[in-house]
Amino acid sequence: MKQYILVLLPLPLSRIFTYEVSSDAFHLAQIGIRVAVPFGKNKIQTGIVVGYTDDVPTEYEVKSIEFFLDEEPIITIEQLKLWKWISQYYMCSMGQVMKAALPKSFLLESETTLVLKEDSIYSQEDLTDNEFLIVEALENKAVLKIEDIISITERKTVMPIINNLIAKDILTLKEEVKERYKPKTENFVRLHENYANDNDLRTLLNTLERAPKQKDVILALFTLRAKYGDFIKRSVLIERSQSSSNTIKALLDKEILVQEAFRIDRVKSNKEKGSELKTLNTDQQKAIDNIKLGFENSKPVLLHGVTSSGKTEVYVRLILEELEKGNQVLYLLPEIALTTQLISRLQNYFKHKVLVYHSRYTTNERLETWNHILDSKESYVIIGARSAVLLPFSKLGLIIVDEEHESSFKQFDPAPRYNARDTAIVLGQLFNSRILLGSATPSLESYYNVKSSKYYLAKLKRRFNNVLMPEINMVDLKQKLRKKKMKGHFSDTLIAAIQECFENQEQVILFQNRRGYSPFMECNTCGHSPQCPRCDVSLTYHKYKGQLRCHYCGFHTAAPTHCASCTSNDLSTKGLGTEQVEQEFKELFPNHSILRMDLDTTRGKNSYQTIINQVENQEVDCLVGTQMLTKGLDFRNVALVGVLNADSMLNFPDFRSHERCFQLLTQVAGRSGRTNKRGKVLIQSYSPDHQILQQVSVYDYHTMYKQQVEDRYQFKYPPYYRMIKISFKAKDITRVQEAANWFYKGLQPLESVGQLLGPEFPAVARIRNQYLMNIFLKADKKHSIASIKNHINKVKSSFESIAPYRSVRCVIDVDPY
DNA sequence: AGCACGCCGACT
DNA sequence: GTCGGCGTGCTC
Repeated sequence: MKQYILVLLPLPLSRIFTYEVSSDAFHLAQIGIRVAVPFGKNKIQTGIVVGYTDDVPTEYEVKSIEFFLDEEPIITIEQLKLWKWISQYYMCSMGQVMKAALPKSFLLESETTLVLKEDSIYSQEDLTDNEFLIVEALENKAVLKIEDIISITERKTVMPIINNLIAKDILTLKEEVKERYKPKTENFVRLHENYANDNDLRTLLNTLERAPKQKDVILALFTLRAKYGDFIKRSVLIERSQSSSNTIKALLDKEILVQEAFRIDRVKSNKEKGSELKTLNTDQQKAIDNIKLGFENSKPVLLHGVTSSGKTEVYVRLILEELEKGNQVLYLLPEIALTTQLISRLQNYFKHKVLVYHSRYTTNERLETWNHILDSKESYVIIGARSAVLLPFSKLGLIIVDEEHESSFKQFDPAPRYNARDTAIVLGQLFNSRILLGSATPSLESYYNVKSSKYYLAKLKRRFNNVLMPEINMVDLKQKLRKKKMKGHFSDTLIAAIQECFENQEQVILFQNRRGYSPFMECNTCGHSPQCPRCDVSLTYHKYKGQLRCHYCGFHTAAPTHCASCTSNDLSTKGLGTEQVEQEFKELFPNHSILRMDLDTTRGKNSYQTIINQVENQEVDCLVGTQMLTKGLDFRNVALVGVLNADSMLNFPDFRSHERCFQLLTQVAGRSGRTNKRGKVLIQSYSPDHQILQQVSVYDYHTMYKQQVEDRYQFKYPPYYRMIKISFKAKDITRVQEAANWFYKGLQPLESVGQLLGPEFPAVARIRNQYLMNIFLKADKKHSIASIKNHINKVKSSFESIAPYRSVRCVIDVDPY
């Protein structure tokens, strides 16, 4: 008898696959178990058991599973429910969600290898040159991978040759499943049983008289043994005895020591002692009471707390309460805010109950974290970035989404294009958990949800210790230019303010939301400006590296000395980037140090942390950077924040640009004056009277909200309308246009649900030699989103069956950023 | 997606 | 002829 199971595979296919299992093994096939299954020609894939079926499929031959990978489910039922929601809402396959959710170490794949057939007979004459090379290589090395064959034969298509050899009965293919997860182990040593009693020991020490190094090791072992027990970490022993691993090896060879490898936990912190909680001020206490009121009404709560108001302390209290109840807590943060300071601060409060999950962790570490959460005997607070919403929670009591407005919660490129904040709400509903969103500058969407009573609002209006909000002033660049008060990109006002700071031994932050030296290079004779050969953008000049770089595809060349078009050497730079700010600063303040923090200076693994440490220890006087500065930084001694040019943020062609500008400026302003003294902020702009800048300067979130939301309503944008972006990408420009137009026609019935825009080229119409086109659908919320998506899916599947459009990639992005 | 197969044009 | 490019179909 055979039984049939339904298996989900980590692929962008909407189907679920049926496999057979023998009846006696069927009880092992619990939902949520991983199985290794044959898939396609001869590959083995990892799938998850998601259900059973009694219908014996007849249209195709069902394959049997290879083997089970788990004894207990590693995926929970709730996860499968959430995956389903994500795949429906964000219009992707469940397999894509699975792929995003599982640490890669969970996904075994097979690799095709070649082996010589036993007793194969062949003569050299029967073989072509390439075939001979392969056979020869196999005689030296028993197993070869396909990529080995590619390098041996120096050919790209290699399968025909291999197939010939198989036909000649000389070799066979094997599928090797490679285990991805390796537990971390550490070597421990102990004394051999032969030296259990004192007598033997004495003789041993005597015999080692002529090997003083070895004797040292044994003596060190005795002292360590008193403290740690029989097994001593090899590395500790080496260090204590001042010996080398050779000495240990000699002792192992002589069977005086015995070595054993033990599994080590990569991720569990072993902090035992916690630190004292800070006493909450009355504002914070009130906020907590308010938050709980919202929780009692089972509504998500939005905590609107100004920068430096002590939101984290509020979170800490709520987290502790949940942990004491034995519940799990998920604390979501934007990737960049997950600094070591924050994590160790939380570890101090919650001791070993903290688990961390983000992209800088290796896949093996993530797998271990996954297993800790799965094994729900202990309760943890999980601090993580976006993908942490996909972990296997079981008794989730509280979800906190900090910096809720951050666009990085939305995944961009591979599907699932999900928003972790919105997914967290759904996750919370699955578990009936409490949900808290926090921000100093809430997204319009969330605030709108407060206004429409979907969310509950709690506020923190004052900074901790009652420090006043920084004083924000505008500097009119037009006027300063006219009056010749500019030195480079610094106005006299900004220079004087920086000077004053330095006189008071205080630090300065300068904000310019563009990296490189300047975003253009221009020929003064003919006006030519170097463009990226693969993208429709001008190249950014990076003076430090002497390069022109494309910020879209990474293309770079040496910076030219002559114009490529007219050979004139009269070249100039246009626009401002962080490198230039850094250089001008050095010229203006030769006696003061400056550090730059942008994508270019934070590439290395620890470089970000190093910069933060240097600023914190006041080793530098000034920090210049891009929007990286706006997140999770808490410097005590910064008294001034200077924004060199606010205009570029205002004029960005996007319906969220004003909201984003408000958020960025408010957040960066919040870096100023965080302890006792009131901080200062200077914003330089050509349009200082712009409503957004005015609203930033007086911290008027409400007016900003009201005006923006009005615009959104008028132009049919979120939060009033749902947006779905359908984009097309192809090498051939007319092909993209045709494809997008075809799709547009198919969508036209949807014009009645709101507005259908496009197809249109985006601001950057070509990236990496691929042309892009977009269609935007804005749907009134009163229409059923499910039937709208249904229609789009239908159009998409007929689109995909049209041969000429097969070279056009079509991507659907729900709630795009 | 990832892969094999098959057709076709560009070389030795 | 042989090699690699690219379009097509399929995955239980």
